[in-house]
Amino acid sequence: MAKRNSRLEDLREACVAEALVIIGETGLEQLSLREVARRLGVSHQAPYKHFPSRDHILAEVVSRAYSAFATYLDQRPRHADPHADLHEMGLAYLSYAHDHPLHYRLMFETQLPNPAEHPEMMRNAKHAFSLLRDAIALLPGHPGAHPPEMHALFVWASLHGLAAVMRSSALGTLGLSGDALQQMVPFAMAQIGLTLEPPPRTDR
Amino acid sequence: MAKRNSRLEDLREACVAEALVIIGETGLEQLSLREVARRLGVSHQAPYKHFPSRDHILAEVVSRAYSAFATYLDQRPRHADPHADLHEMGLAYLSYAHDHPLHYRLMFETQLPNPAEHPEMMRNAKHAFSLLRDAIALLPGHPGAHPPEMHALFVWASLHGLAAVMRSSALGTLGLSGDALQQMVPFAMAQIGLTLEPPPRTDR
DNA sequence: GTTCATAGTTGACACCGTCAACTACAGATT
DNA sequence: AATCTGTAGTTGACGGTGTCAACTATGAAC
Repeated sequence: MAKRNSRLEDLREACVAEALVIIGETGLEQLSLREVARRLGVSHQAPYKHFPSRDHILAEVVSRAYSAFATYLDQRPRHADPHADLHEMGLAYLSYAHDHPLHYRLMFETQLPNPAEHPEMMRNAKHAFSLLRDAIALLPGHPGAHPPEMHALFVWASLHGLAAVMRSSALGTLGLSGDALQQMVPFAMAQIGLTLEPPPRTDR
Repeated sequence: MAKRNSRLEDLREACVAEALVIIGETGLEQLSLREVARRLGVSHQAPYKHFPSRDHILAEVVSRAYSAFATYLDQRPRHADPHADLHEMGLAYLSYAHDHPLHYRLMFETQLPNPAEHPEMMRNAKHAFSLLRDAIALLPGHPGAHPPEMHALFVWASLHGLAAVMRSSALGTLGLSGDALQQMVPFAMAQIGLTLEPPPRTDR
């Protein structure tokens, strides 16, 4: 196979790594294959020997972002109680979006013309989602009413929407106070929790 | 002022309209000022007499998308009951995202380097959000617990996340059934409704 | 030793956004 | 009326981009 190269251990790996650095430094919009090649001291066509097109290099970066996200979710503190565990996962989701805005943008704000053409990336995205679905599937109560996928999709969508709104300039744009921002995460978690369990005893 | 032009009533308007057409035909990524100019039979620099940069033309398009969205929300069927009214608004939000994916992408998936530099666009975005906030402010019950902005932001985020997830290829990607898709909207509306009211009496 | 696939290079092409200098023309000033 | 002036539009250039095509070097297989 001889994947090894003399100067660069593996140009393919180096390209992916450098692309991530560029995105982190100057933003997703500024990423260009020529800049990647330039930084690696290699000709502007060299990356094309490893990726058929620009989109494929981007898809590789996004794919790894999903993978890292799934790993993060998987390594969160575990709780025996399914509800507490799910709550922990929700917090992990939001804190990841907050602490790794670069990865978050890569996953959810990257416009790829044709995601279906990048199956590896989709596999990783699916895996991240499955962590949430499986956690929800462990919840007791109303088991037959709706499939856990549906609950999971709603929670996913709510978390995603919340993270997106908070990440954007929406808060400033919409004229919300700073207090609202700080209170938003626990508030939203409580609201989402409401939708997962009929409050056990209060009987309302 | 003499804003009138002989051949084109107003090149500025024509540019905005043509930009929207291009985005609709070939996607947001394919929009270029040179293509706009080309289609209008005008030199590639003509648009720059009306917009300082490409971002400003895009911001104008996005601004009008927000405006159209707010108009749509404002013209939805009204209900006397605040809860029913809010439910109607949620449906209007989702149906708009479904029926006008172009506008939706413009509003929530367009990456503008510096939104703060486009105050008119932000005003329109703020107005659209205020419709939701005001509808929520009319809700009876737990008035002092949290400000209506917080409820509104959560609902907004959930709707937005749901629309984004459904709009994307996520459903196919995540291996969800078609049934789940059809049931998702009423299900999500019910879940969101849960967070806004202790279930009233089921009678309605 | 020859063959051959592959990684990398060089060069070109058509796009893009934008800067600068130019032309054409409508109004206002004198 | 003649001149000035500001503005819309044009032309041309520059550096940037993705990508196609043709070339070179190298190392393994026969």
